[in-house]
Amino acid sequence: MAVSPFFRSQKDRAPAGAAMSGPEAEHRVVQVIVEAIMDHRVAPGARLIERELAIASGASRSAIRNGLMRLAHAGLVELSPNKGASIAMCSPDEARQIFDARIVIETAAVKKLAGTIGEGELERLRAFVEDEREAYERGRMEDARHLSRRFHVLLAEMAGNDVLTGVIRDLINRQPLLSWSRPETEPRFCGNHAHSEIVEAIASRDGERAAHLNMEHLRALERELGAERAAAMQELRSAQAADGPDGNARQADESPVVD
Amino acid sequence: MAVSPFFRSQKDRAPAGAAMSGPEAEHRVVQVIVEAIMDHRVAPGARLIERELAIASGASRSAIRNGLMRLAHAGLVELSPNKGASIAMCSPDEARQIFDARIVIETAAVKKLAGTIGEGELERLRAFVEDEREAYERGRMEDARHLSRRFHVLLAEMAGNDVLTGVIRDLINRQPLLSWSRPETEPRFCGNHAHSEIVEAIASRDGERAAHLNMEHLRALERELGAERAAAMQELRSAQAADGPDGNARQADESPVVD
DNA sequence: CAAGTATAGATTGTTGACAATCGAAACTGG
DNA sequence: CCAGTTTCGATTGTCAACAATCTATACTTG
Repeated sequence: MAVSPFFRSQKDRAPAGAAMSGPEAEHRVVQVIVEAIMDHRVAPGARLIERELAIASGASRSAIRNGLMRLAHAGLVELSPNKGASIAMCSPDEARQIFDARIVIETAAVKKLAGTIGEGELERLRAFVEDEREAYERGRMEDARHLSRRFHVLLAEMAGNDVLTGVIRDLINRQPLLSWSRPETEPRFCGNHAHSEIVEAIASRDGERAAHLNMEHLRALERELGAERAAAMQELRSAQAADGPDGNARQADESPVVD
Repeated sequence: MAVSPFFRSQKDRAPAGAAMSGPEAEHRVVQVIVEAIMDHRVAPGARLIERELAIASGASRSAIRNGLMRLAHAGLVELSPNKGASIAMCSPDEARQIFDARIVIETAAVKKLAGTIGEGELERLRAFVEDEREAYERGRMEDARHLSRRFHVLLAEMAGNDVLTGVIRDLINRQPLLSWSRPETEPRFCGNHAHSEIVEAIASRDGERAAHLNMEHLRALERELGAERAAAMQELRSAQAADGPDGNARQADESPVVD
């Protein structure tokens, strides 16, 4: 392995003078792995070897271990005893459950929001959607995807229930695990227009409509990711047939990034 | 501290001879602490000292540490850096959020259940409620409280969404933290009649009614716990003047299993 | 040649000791 | 007598080495 998919530049590593210990290191490791998953630099199923991560990040193995445990709690990595950690893989059934759960919780959030939101927060929502649109139109796809996901978290936050907000945040963070193809061809981010419609439905105090729009929006996203997933598996299958009997020659060689 | 509130009998400790290492130890530690919270043997805010737990349980400090991290993620203990772990304390606002979250999720579960439940599962629900009633009438209050909480988890399980079931389970496990008075006077467990009514509403495919009944049931429980909490704080305040050491001579013969 | 098996390398899990940090009691000076 | 400071015990956080376990390769044998 020439370079880790997590820590690519020296800048990412700890500053040469500070050894970076403590919860700071752990938090940074978690952050870096989450970002790598978000940007599809690592594929689900990829093994996460503690010592490699420790060397690459400059942190101790203990910090890595704690970080991996935290990520496992969030559902982003799977820990099997004596076998190590790997990026979590979501079965189609799990994917369905995740979207169903999001619909249940976000529906409640949006309905409540339609009844209680103030003018200031409404303006903040509109500004957010505008930022999304701008990022999209300027071709900053990474930012657009990030903001697009963040939008749903923002809705939950505004609804004022920290418990449910935490659940929503975790579920949204797992989204990159649902389709594990790289979004090169076309950016898979929530349609900006849908977000705008939802905000306007909230603005007109029509909770039912806002909830319905959000649900359809999520269902559409689920279908898209399902199609992507199917395409990726199809591609993988044909690649396996062409490669010969050795199916996982891909992992041994370089980074487990699908490119 | 003469004896730990967690590990009181030698039977609770590791079997003499087997050093009990690995994830087994961690899981057992988690189990034991959860049960102690459930039975109100420890009060919210109580400090959890790693070395004490390690000695009392016979597990290593690392296992204790991992267990505490897991409990912290479940919201049962609070971890503050360099200051250690303590049983979590729920503010009144958090309590409200927990119940609101339960209402949101359980409402969805119950509605779905009313539409899809089969005859076999219905029978299982009825048998469960019957077990509850029996435990209550025979004065097995520990079992009754346990079954009473378990009922709501069962509803979530039957709805078929593991993500939401996990959330519900965590939220219900936090219930003993909401009112931290000892349930000596009268068992605070969900009214059995309410559960029966909910099951019958589900049986008649009336999801709206079942959801409404469950919501009112939860609201009533929230009010009860709130009142208990207020009483406990009042009692605590007056007990501060006169020294009142709690006699923890309470014996729990057999603790219910906690998932 | 195939199938099962021994072996070696790599990786995780655990332990105990050490360093960093915190809280509180004792101490000092005004 | 009180405020501030210092010191000390206790507790958490970190680390590196060791033991247990797994995976994959090479090997033996029918």
